[in-house]
Amino acid sequence: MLIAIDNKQNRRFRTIMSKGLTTRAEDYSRWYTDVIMAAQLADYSPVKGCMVIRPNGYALWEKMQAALDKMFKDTGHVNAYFPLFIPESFMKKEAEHVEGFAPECAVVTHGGGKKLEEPLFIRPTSETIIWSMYKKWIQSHRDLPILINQWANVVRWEMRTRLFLRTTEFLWQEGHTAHATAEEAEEETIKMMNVYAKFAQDFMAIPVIRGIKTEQEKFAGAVRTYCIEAMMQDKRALQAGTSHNLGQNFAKAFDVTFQDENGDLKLVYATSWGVSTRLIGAIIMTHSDDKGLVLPPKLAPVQVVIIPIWKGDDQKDAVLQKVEEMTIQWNGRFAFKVDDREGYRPGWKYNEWEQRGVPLRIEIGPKDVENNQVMMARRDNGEKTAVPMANLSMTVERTLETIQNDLFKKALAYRDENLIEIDSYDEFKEKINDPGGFFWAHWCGQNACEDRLQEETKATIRCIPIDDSKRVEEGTCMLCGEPSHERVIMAKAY
RNA sequence: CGGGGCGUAGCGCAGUCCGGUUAGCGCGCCUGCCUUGGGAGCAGGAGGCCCCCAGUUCAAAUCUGGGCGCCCCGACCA
Repeated sequence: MLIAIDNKQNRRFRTIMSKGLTTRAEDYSRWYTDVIMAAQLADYSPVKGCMVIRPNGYALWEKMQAALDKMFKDTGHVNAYFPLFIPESFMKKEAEHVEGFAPECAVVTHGGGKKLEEPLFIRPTSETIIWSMYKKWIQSHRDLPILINQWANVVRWEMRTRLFLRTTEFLWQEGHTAHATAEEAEEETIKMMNVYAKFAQDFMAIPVIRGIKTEQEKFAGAVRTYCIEAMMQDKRALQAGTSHNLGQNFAKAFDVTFQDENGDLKLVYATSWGVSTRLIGAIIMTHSDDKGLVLPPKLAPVQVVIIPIWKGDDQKDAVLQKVEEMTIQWNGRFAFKVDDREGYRPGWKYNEWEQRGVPLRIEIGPKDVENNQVMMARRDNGEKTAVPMANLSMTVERTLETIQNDLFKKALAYRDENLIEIDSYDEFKEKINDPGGFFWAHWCGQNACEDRLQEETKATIRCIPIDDSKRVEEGTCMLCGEPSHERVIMAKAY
């Protein structure tokens, strides 16, 4: 007992308060929280299950938003904003949707000191209110397609929450589109899944598997749900984005029809798609290490931090002068910060910026000024090299690109190492816990086997892959032995 | 909702079993000096409804009863 307490005490003592964080090996989930706290990305709020996104975290989100928003605009979408409150009756119009969301909704019953005639749901997602409006806006095929996105907060009353990964309130974007044909809606659904995959790989440097959700895992109210799945460092899966083909379900529920070229009245086809601040959790768990956060350069709010080093005022002036000259052409090229705070020693600053995930650090002291060079340290692999002052901007730019690419390669290699084919259920039951990972396995397509899988192993079918991870081949269901025509991805998920 | 852990300074904790000085320790914070190439040092200082309520007692952080909250692990979920 005493020993246990001592250990705990020592560990905490040794961690945030003094030097390093809890390591991944020690306690992965505590490490995750420590990284967030040390990088000051977020903090717990007074309200259970909610979090405050601090400036460092919000700056990251803004970078993500900017990149995604551009991708949405480039694919023809426009932004709009729909209200937070949804009439209860709306929520109840689509049967599966109600069933899926009712248990996790927050409901406002009072306003202005009086009981409301009709309770207002706080949106867990906006399909219903949006389709109530689309009904007003759509009459003719000429009104289609509608390609609207909104950046918003939503509330889902989760039983168990974790910073960024699952909080009661979270920020996201939700695209809601309306189309004349099923083909067009399907095309849109896949297109947006691909946008997400591209964003994940090119910006977040996270490799993802694109796939289709099983009937049980799909969105409540969708005909078909596409997703991107990423592997975290603990080898668990994280659903990083979803894109739903809603078919005519919401058009039916809200009676949204249009007249086609022939004057026939037809139901509209719908899609919806979203990614959330959960992606910040994905970035943390994919790239960060025991020293703290590691950010991909393309999304890092501060890409380069410059640490001037000096002894005495003369040196200080000379070094800062050099820094000034050096960075004068950097404005608008990359995001940098000069940390010339007094009273903190260089080593202290190195650690602080490492915890915050800044991709590149440049140290410049009297010796460097003399030699017309700087020291450059990469956050991702710790490499520290002397770099000539000449063409420094170019070197920095290239190094940032290299880091971005290396992060992706490293994550991809890790993912692939831990993505294995498996045929024996007994073997699976062992390996899902140790070493863990993503497993390609045959599945017959029946709910019963899927349920059994989850009950017995806590793993779920993450998706039926449709990209390079697709494995079409004849086989037998790992669980029941019935015929299967392709493999699915099974893993434990967040 | 079940299981576990915990509420004492900004953070991490000791003290609680066995009631009794002015409630401590580390880190952080403030002031000054000195320093600055991987989390320096010295000196001084500020900071506490000991989660809340009730009870027992001459006396409660400590005992009793009740409540609240948080974290972790499970069942549900992006």
